[in-house]
Amino acid sequence: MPELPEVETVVRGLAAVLPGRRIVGVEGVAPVDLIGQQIVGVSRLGKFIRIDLEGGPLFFHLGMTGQLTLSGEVSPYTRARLQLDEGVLRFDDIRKFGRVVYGGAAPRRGPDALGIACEDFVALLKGRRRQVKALLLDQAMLSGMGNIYTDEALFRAGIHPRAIAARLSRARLEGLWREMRAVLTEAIAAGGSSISDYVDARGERGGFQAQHRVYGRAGQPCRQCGTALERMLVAQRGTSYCPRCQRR
DNA sequence: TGGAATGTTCGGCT
DNA sequence: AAGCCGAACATTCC
Repeated sequence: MPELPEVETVVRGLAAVLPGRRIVGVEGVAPVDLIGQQIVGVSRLGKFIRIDLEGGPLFFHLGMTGQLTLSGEVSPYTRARLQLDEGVLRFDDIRKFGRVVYGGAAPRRGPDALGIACEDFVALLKGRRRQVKALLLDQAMLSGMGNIYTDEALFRAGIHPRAIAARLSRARLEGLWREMRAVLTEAIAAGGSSISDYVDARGERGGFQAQHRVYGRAGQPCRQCGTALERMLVAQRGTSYCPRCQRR
C-alpha cells in the first residue's frame, strides 16, 4: 500500500488543508505536547509524512495498512486523532505497523527515489554485490520504493529481480533510473495504487493498480510478450516478473 | 479449517 | 559487515 506515490498523494491532500490549522486536542498514540501548536507545512520524506509544527516536525509512517485522513469518525482501528481548530486529522492502522514520531532526530534515509539524479543513482548501485531488488527496497540506500514499484520498475527496465547490481552496465542502470522515475510519476498522477487498504487524505482509493504490468499478475500473460508471468521470492518478498522480458 | 500470504521496518544472529 | 530471518499485527484467500 503506502509506497512513495501513495505517501505523496496523501501529502498533497493534507498540504491543501492543514497549513495554518492549530492542534487543539489529541487522542490515542499522538504525544500530548502537540496541543496548541500550529501546523506550518506538510511534506514527504521517503515514505514518511512530515507535518511541520512550530515546535518541530511530526512524522507519520503508514506501515502496511496505515491511513491518515481528514475525516473525524473513529473506527476500531483508529490509533490517534488530532483535533484541529477546524476539522480532525485521523490516523488508522489495522496491522499497527505504522508509527507516529515526534521529537528526537528525523528519520535518516537514503536519497529520495524521485529526487535522485541519474548520476547519483548509478553511483549508488554501481559495484554493489547485492540483488538489485534488495537494493531498491533498502530504505537506508534509497527512500520510497516498495514491493509494487520495484517490481514494476524492474519489468519496465527489462531487468531480472535477482540480477546482481554490480553486473549491470551503466546503460542498464540508467534505464532503471528512467523507468523507476516514470512509474513513480505515473502512479502519483493516478493517485497511487489501492490493493486493499490504501486511501488518500480524503478517503479515496487510488487508480494505478489498473496499470500494473506485473505486480499481482502472476500467471497472467505479459502485456509485452504474452508469456505467462511468474512469481518467486526475492529478498524475502513476493516478486512478480516476466521470465522472457526480464532475462538474467 | 487452518495455514499461508499481504504493501513495511527493525533487531538479532551469522 | 552485510545480509538473511523472524517478528510485530490483523485480515483475507485458498
